[in-house]
Amino acid sequence: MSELLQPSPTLEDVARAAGLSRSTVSRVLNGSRDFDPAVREAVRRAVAATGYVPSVAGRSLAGRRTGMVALVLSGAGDTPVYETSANDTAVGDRATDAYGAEDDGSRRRAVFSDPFFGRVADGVTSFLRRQGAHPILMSAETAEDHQYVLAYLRRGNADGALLVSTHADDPLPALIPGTGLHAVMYARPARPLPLSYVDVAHREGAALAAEHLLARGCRRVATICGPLDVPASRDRLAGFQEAMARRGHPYVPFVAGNFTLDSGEAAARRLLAEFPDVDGVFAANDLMAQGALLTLRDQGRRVPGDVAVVGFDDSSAALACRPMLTTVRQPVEEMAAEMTRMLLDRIRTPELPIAARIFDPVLVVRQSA
Amino acid sequence: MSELLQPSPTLEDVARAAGLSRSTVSRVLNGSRDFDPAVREAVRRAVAATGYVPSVAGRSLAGRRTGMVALVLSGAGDTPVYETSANDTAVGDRATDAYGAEDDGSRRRAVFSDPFFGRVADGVTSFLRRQGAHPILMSAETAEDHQYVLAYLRRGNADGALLVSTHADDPLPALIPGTGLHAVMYARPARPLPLSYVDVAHREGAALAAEHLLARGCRRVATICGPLDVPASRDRLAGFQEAMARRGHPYVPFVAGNFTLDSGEAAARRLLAEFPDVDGVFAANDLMAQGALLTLRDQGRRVPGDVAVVGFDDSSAALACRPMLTTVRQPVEEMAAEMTRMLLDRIRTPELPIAARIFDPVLVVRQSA
DNA sequence: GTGAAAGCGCTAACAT
DNA sequence: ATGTTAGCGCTTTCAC
Repeated sequence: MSELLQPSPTLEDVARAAGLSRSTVSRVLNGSRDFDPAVREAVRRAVAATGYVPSVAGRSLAGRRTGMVALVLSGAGDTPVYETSANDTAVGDRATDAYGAEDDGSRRRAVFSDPFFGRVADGVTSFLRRQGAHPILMSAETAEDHQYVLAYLRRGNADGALLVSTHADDPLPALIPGTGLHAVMYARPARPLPLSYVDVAHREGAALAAEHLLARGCRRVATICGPLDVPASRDRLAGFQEAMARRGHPYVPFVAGNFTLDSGEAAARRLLAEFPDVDGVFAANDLMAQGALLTLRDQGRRVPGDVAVVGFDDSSAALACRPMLTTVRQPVEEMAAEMTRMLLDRIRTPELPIAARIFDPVLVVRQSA
Repeated sequence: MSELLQPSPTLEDVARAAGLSRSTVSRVLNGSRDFDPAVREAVRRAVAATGYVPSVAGRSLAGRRTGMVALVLSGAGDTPVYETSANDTAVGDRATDAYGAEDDGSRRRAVFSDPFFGRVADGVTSFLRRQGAHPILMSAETAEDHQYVLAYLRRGNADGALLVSTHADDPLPALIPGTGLHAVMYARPARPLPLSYVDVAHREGAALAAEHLLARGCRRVATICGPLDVPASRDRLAGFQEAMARRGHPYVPFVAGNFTLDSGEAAARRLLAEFPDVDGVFAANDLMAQGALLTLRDQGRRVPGDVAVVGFDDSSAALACRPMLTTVRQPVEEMAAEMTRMLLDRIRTPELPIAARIFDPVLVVRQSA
């Protein structure tokens, strides 16, 4: 029934086919520039003829590169490390059993479900594949998970990590500096850290929203901001307030949500109760803007006629809104690709300095403002 | 500046610390049951003391297991294979350059962004990690990509593949049987194939929707179905029609969308134009249901008062609807976990037969029906 | 510029 | 039941 897979060709096979030695082929393949064009061509042919694909294992073991990058979704780490029982030896056992283990494994997640994560994965994957590299998906919720990720990297099972924190108080980033491990973060870490990252210019994005609202004639503008312990939230709020102040609106009412649709709805309700005459709202993300839209409709306000609404992110939610959401676009895929490039650069050239790449947001005008 | 990472301990180190041989430690770690408890304990200690983490590379090279599973998002494969130019030697080069390559890389993406994919990734990742295994993210859009994935697996860079097709005419699944490669699909393949898969009972799910609509008093019911070349769409339509027929409604108007919000809006418009008196709509997924809700609101129909609406999937869109969507829940995370389990089982025991696991959907009653 | 040879860390025969 | 040994496929000195 189950056919045996014929062993796939090795470097040795390619070498034989090309009439060269293993090492020569290896060198050519690894991009050592200066080589007899004839040799290069011979190798190229032999590779094509044999259908050679390098063994990640062999390569990892010999060189010190795996061509693998950990794509880590990292949480708060406040879940208690769970009990060590007779047949569960914590890191040791888990690290150890590829496939053998049984484990209660009753931990929770749902992290990847955020459509935002999908966009990051897109950007990362498509960039990596062009480099012949691949992302390993990992989620790190508990403190134990964080240690595991660290050990995994230290062991050289991946060349570096792309970190996406889901909480402001994620402790994982802080564990990286000093280890010699390579990592790049998506978004500036909550506390300053010697780590490279990519981010979007939140303040500028918020300013874009402010100017658009003002330009379309809004005069009583408020904002629904995100949780204030998240740098991005603070920056968007500050950027919005500053831009408004610059235009002669020193006081901007704000109420905080937590980036969910529900919280946006609730925030909008509070806003309308306190400031019934608002005519413009900037929400710190699309989901909250969508929530605000729902509240506005419930209360019989027309959008954008009575109240104009601007969101942030340009996520899929923006298109699911009616009216469709005018929003500040964060170029997630590009940012993810750049983050990946930065990581690979550092892997190739470890002496490269820590860096931050900040992307310009753009205003996407649709119907809501 | 950049600290050197101290080499992480190897099996040898653990063996020394435990006063045992490498192989004994290896065996204990790999779960060979019968062992002197004292030995087991010694190993446990030594692992903990040294902070040992196995090398994926070493293990892969020696055994024939990598502990890696490819999570493949596979598309239509109809994108033309792109040109081979001087510095781009197709599979050969790409397969070859871990990090060296330059590539125009103007290929397509957006596949991971579907929130549905995130749920799959969640289920897969959380199951795998309990087995000490990890998913490698891959997307395969072009025919070249499909070949690459195949070669990658054949090379043993991963132990098997979890296939998620994004198109009905995805040719990748058909390339697996006969290769001896291990793979499990999410959703039944469009054409019958000797491949294991998980799926949800579409007909039963649709029947749930039909019965709910009928039970709440709807008498002029219609459905917005998905593209008819997709098995899931056909099954949902058939299941809905059958259930309605069983209840004395042999004729059920239907109009097809393509699973997008826009298509749902448009479909609902056509439906209302042709059958102005509908009082119940079943949409084959939540996004189309959301679209239908928008159209209904535009046309001044109250939901669920004038028209009741039921969706399918219980995706995040269901909660973003107002009224919130009554829908048929597909247990995606569970299905993904089970798919993973099936794959690991086959990897461990290749003589296991092809199998299909069909999950029961459940009706989630919210406000729209 | 190219080949020969020595491992990288691990598992699986093969001893014992 | 446990130790010894031979590679797995590759990169990288080291010779030439």
